[in-house]
Amino acid sequence: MRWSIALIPTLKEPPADAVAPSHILLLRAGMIRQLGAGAYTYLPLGLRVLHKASQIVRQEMDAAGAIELLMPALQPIEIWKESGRYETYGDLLMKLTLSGGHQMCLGPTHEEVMTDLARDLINSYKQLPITMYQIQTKFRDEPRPRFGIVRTREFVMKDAYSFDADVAQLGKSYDAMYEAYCRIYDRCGLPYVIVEAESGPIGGDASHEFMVPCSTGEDRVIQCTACDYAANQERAEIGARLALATKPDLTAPPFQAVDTPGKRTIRDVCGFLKVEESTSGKLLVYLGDGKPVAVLLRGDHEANEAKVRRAIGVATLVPADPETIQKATGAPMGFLGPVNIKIPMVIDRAIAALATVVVGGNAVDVHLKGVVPGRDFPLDRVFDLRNAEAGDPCPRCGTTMVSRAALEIGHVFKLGTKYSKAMGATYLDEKGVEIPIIMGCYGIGINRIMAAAIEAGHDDNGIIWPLSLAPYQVSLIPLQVNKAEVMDLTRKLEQELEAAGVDVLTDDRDQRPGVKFKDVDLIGISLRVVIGERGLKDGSVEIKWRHEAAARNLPMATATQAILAELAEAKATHDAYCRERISARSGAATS
RNA sequence: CGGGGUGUAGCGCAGCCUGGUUAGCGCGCCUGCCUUGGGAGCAGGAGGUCACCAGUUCGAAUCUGGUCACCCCGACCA
Repeated sequence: MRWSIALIPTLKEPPADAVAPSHILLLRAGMIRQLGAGAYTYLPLGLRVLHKASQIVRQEMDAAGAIELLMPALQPIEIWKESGRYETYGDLLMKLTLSGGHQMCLGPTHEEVMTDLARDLINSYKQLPITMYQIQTKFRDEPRPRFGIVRTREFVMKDAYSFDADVAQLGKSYDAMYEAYCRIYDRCGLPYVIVEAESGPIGGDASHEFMVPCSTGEDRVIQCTACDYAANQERAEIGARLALATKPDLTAPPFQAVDTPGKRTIRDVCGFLKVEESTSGKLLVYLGDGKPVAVLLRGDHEANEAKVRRAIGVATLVPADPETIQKATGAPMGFLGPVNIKIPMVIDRAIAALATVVVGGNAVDVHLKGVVPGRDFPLDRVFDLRNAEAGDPCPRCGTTMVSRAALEIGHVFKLGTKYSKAMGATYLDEKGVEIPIIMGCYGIGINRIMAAAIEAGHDDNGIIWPLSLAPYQVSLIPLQVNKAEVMDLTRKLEQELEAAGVDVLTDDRDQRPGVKFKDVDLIGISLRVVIGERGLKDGSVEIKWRHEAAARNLPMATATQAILAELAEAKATHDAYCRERISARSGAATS
């Protein structure tokens, strides 16, 4: 491709609206243009990256035995009512009414369509297992699109669905996808972390997320600094602290009630009483399956509702309304405490470990000082109930964990029979018994691969694409476009490299060298080849990798071969890296 | 949905408070000269319903009211 006929509208100045590095650089590099909130045009250069990512995903899906199909984005609303997600998916679903009043929606994901297809086409255990996938545009009515192409209302997703006869078969399908995902992200050169995620009905190891740590990430990953434990904050467990006081100090003076007029928040109370928030307690009231239940946490901690739900064994958990709280505890929000509480209470380990705490007095404008856990209220139901934070101990090895912002680029999930049961997708086993098919679903945000690659790979001058994703692998920069010798050599290199299957971008614009260098750095082409009069005098051209600082000279006579050798070596090095990762994984169990 | 901010040329901004020539500046774009290894210089030029609607006024980019859009923080995110 020649720059002069390409459409690459680079910008010198960063657009004011952009905040995230990937957003700024994609705009500046002329790869995307915004149409509206969460809706972007992919300009030719950006589209090439998207295609390269798609192609890697497609190859690895195929290699893992998944088969590609294409489902409609336009879906009848009825199947969403059938699965029950018309209600639960809520406003995120983009609904539209066609002429004649027919209700449809634009698919945010395709479990319903897939299950509908499966109940039609799969009847026998002999057809299982099978995994199908598509690469397609999804639509979600995001309340707040953000960070350029990171969170949009319209995005390209690879979604795969596995169908299995039993849980063991599902495990194999799941592992195959998990491994394929690792290969995909390895090939894309992304520094990803695999974390345990909230897994819903199947529980256990039923869900993993693939995350790329970066400042604009919308999720938080909790990671052990010693072992390989990693989980998203929703899911992360907290190891027990060693040698913490386990017996209450019965000799401590009795607690005393203090007036705390109008002090409702932890910050207000602690500031008023001049105590640390980490020695205070807060009592939250939830409705677990409709019944009030109290949750006691340290004042500076956050409740993890999934952990609470598991601890008390309920299916639904919602914060109680003020009237319910008043009725259940006798006090309004802001003055609740564990002493003489009348409703069932679960207690987080961190507060159970304190010697004394400040808590609400279950009466208006009253708090209690010097309350001793285990003496003044029972410690019979102590669990891990809070969100993990940086500094907490690892649940596996006890080492301190760190917390990092990360961008989710993929998710694998064991669905079980949620959709097959709701929609009647069953098969007949060997004995002729009708059994719901067991499903799994597996998503990859293609646009996010692109965003994550930039978040993880850029410098002051612009994007640094991994070779596998770069819109062009090689740029040819003739410095004197009016000089025949320069252009003759450029054309020769261009022709020979393209004939060898290399993606080449030739900057044939009559621009000053500085402009060309800045532009080609900005758009992040991996290998730069400069053809200039200066070099031609001693028979050489210059090459420079985008990610390296130094340039090197090559003899012009054998330049094509040398450039191909450079590319081949880079590819071989990366392939070796991918193979190493594969063999490292083959030892470790995945799920 | 709550809070905050911004809408003036393709991009970045000034002007608005205190209404009054033809709405400016930098980058980019066009023409010419000159220059040519890290976003050169000079000269000339094109490009604007000042987001939209309504109002106040002799007169509105500027004041008032409304609407819309976009960005940020939060809530939300199978």
